[in-house]
Amino acid sequence: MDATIQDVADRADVSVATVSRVLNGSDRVRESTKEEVVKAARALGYHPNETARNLRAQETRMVGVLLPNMHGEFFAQVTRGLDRKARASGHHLMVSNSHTQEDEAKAVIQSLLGRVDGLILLWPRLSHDFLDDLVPDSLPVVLLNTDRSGPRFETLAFDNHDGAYAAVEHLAEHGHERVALLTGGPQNYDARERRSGYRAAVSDYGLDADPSLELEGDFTREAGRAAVEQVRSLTPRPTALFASNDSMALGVLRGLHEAGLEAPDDLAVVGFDDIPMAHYVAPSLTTVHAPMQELGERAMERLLALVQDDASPAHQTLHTRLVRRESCGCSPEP
Amino acid sequence: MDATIQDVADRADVSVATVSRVLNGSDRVRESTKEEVVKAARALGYHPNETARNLRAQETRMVGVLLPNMHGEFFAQVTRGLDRKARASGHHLMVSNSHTQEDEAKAVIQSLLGRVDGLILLWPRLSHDFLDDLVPDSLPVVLLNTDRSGPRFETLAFDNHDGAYAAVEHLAEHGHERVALLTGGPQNYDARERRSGYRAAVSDYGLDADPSLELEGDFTREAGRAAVEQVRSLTPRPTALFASNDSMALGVLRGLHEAGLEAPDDLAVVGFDDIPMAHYVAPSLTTVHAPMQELGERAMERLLALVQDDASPAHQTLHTRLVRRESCGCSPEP
DNA sequence: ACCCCGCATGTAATCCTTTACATCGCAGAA
DNA sequence: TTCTGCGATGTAAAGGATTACATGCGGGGT
Repeated sequence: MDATIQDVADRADVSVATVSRVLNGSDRVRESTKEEVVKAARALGYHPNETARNLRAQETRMVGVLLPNMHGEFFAQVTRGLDRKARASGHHLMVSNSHTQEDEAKAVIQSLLGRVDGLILLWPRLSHDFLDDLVPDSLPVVLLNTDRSGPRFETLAFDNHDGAYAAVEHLAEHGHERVALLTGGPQNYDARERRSGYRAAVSDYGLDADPSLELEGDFTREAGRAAVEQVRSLTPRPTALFASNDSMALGVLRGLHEAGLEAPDDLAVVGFDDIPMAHYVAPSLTTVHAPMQELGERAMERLLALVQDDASPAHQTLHTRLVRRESCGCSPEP
Repeated sequence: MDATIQDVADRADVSVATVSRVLNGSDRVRESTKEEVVKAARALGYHPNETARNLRAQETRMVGVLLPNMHGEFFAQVTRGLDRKARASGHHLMVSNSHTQEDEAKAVIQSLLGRVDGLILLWPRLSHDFLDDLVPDSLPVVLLNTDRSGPRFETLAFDNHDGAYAAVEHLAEHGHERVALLTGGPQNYDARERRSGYRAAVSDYGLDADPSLELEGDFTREAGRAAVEQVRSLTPRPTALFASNDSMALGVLRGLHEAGLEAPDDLAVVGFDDIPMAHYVAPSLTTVHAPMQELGERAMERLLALVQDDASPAHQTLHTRLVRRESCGCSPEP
């Protein structure tokens, strides 16, 4: 249906090779021929068939991206970073995000396998073995926010431990002694790291190390909201809470509101991620800033390096920093 | 590098045709041969080269998706809907979202052109002429939230007018007579439609039709926050505000908080979209629910219909409905 | 004993582009 | 005049999979 390079060649009365030359590298081709070809191509509305091109070139200039089901704003930020870098170097993103089950994800990866030049996976409870026999050696992979181990895959993660430490440290400096933790589930890598930061700070600052202060969450707003009830039932009641991500922290703020309470007076709250919304709630959320867009950008940079140069896989950490706003009891930064 | 079908054929001591038959339709092939082939494929870690397959099949099973730069949660919801439907029928999403300029978008579409079976564009200030000479006739296109006109492209939009009307109607029923509007800019399709719904309700309910009540916004949170100042300077001061989207409405709530005011007592607020966050702010946001995920699902359904059957382009509207929460003065629905 | 049919499998064309190599023609040198 | 060299262009081979058509073989019917 669509015009092929042959059609253009016929119309311009030249060979396909000449057309290709004109449209691509423009080797030495006579100026008049060149014009003739361009005119023909335009007249036919010719666009090269990228599939054929890819087949020939043995690369697709496409990158597969797998993100988990949740994380609305987080997801958007990371994708933005990925897209920017990808576009800057003429690559495309094949995104899939609505999977929860491992076998679903497996199917998606399978179907991506012959199509992409590389893979970026954000998948906090990923097991390496799982990937090992799924992905061929020749395909570069960057893993986000997951265990760093194994020399085969590049990894990139936030500095979860230090970020969480700083959050709890800050609450300690506000004078809180009973600081609750709302976790993100035992299987999630980010959640485990953040918990370890929490525990370190609790220990270093001599805070109350009561295990019942560690409440189990799952990174959803609803978990945050529900946690308020649990917090209120603890005795003595904690005066502060560190939520392992902002979604849950926002849920906590909501839960407090429903109970007729308010942060920071009834409960100081600190989150993690610094999603854009953290600015805009009332009270604004003190949180650990995780550079999400940068995560996306760096991931893409590294992947493309692996694809092109065959640089070898490395393991990087992105620094986080505490942003003081209202929910911890500070007056917000300018 | 990777094994090809020929390698598998050699190893299994059969022809490529047989390998292909085994791996796909599994025509009638002798059981023993079948096993032999499967064994060989597994041993070599063979995955068919999708590019070659696509070339042969004359379809890529990929859909291009262009979304604007903004709209964090909105974007995530729509993408989710798209992804679900796409996956269900074995298609993939090529997403691009970080463009603001028209020529940037043009470049992206160009580069998508030979790669995808269809295109979905969410691009509220899109001109049809622009697309007409960019996209070949043979490529199915679905346009989201934009002008419905022209027989060439399918369109799909929310029922903006009625939604906005219902929002203002509801504020009128609360007894408000001076209701401000925070627009989304003059060029944006959604924004214009919502404004027309606002105006219709203002007129039907005999509300104050003062043009200075229409404040210009741009769908960002920051615009919402900034609008609070303007609202306060109006005399007489409006008692309610309809924001053309939730992001701005949340910005307004934040702005009120900073001014030591609160919804709904100082200003009743209603938004549009019902992003997940609308539930979770305090006070929770009364808003017009726009089925974002359904938008994505329907768009993909329609596009695939166009790709496969060549059904002809239609124009659909998705219904919206008002969700009563706290920011308008209601007690929230269960 | 011969033919025909159908099953299992192989051969080769096709999808469209890029590009190494071949060819052609012309100008300048001997 | 004939040869050489080079610039412009053409020819054809990849690239990997699918599939229409061809082939070969064995069994059943007459």
